[in-house]
Amino acid sequence: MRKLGAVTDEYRDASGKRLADYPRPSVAVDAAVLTVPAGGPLSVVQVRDPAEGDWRLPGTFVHEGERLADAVLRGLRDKAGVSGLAPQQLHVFDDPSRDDRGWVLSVAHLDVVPAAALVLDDERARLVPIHQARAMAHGHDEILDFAVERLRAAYTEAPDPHGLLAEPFTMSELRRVHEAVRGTGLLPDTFRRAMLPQLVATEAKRVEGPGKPATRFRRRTA
Amino acid sequence: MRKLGAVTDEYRDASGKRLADYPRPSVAVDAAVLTVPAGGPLSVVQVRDPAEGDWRLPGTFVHEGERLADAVLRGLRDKAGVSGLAPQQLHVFDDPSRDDRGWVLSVAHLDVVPAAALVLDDERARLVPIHQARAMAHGHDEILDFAVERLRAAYTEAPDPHGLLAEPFTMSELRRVHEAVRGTGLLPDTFRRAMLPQLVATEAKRVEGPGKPATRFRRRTA
DNA sequence: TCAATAGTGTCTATGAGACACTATTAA
DNA sequence: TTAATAGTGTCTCATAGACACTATTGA
Repeated sequence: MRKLGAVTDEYRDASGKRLADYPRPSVAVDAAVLTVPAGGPLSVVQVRDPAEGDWRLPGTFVHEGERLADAVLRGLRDKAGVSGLAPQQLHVFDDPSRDDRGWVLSVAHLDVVPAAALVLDDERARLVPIHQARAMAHGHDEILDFAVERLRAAYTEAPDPHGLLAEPFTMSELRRVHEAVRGTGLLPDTFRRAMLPQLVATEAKRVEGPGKPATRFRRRTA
Repeated sequence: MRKLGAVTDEYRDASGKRLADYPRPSVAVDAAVLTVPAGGPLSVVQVRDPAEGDWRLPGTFVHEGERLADAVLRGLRDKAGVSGLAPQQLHVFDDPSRDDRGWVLSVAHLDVVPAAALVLDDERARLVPIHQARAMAHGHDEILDFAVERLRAAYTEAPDPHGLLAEPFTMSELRRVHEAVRGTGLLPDTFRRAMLPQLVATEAKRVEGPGKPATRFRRRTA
């Protein structure tokens, strides 16, 4: 049984060269880990670069035979103390002069993590609102732009598709998360009507301070 | 001046290893080149694999310091005699056991080429309707699915965003291209009303056989 | 009672879909 | 005139947006 991910010696191409004879790029993964803290704005995880001292997105080089998503999760764990969830690919940045360490392809990822599940190592990592996370090195601003755009697209149709909120939740809680992701306000009645068909009401009500008790909902699993 | 794309010897990471000391994957690019022949269905370029003899999507390995899109264009030229245009990235396929030649990342691309500009080497390449291009090896069916989905999304809003049709064109010609991309029919009046604001009429009319002369349009450059 | 939050009724403007109609040409 | 294609008028239905209203609680 061949070791997965190993480069075999048997294969030769039309010109008789082995796969291993060709130059190969280093492949990095960089991740924008996004979350919405309770009542807060859309925020991203940054790590401090040990050499430069500035803040940027966490990333790492892919190990032999490793899946890209696994490399992302390993990088988050090692560099930020964060347990990531389900990284999704955004784009490959392939400018040969992008990284002054050499020929590096960087595969940008988005990972969305509920604030409740987001524990990070304060020594090396921090959580900042996306608007305060600009001017990062290595084109990381662009990765963040990709990630925010992708996330906003996902949150225009479905109720909390990435599970930022623990179920069951009230309509107001849901709306506030969507407002944080979008960065703008939403009309309560229009939002409610758009989301209701995709939710199921539970028996539980939230009773907290004054005001009519709010129905708690779960996402409809269709 | 450092050679672009070269791996420098100076950089060392936290454990003192050089970038070049880490194992690196081979990186391939595979492309779904889509077009709509005059009056025909949405079609894709396939090449015959020299070793296996079966038909698949054209692809190649990335050369040192080369942009991914340039690698795609080179691969199309060398393997199919096709002059590609503007490859756009779709997805990175990273299953370590995906390619039995070793550890290979494959970056899937979409390139849309007008049928009029598509010349291919009949010895090695062919153009087939997308529904007859299935059961390809190396997961190329999945790449084709990604490409078709991306193309269809682009053609739901804008008139011929990839320029499959030479300007100026009549509304019927435009609609037939959109129908070919979508794979289903479109109501002429609804389609016309959706596209008109994004087009500018020219003075030229098409007079060809019976029927009212058709206005020729150009895409509005806004 | 009041303040606060949840939830509904309903009007309006917009636009997709559908169908019937008019317009202009070649043969 | 007829066949063929281009293009328009207009009705209907669904829906987003907006605003006002009712509902249910704690203090």
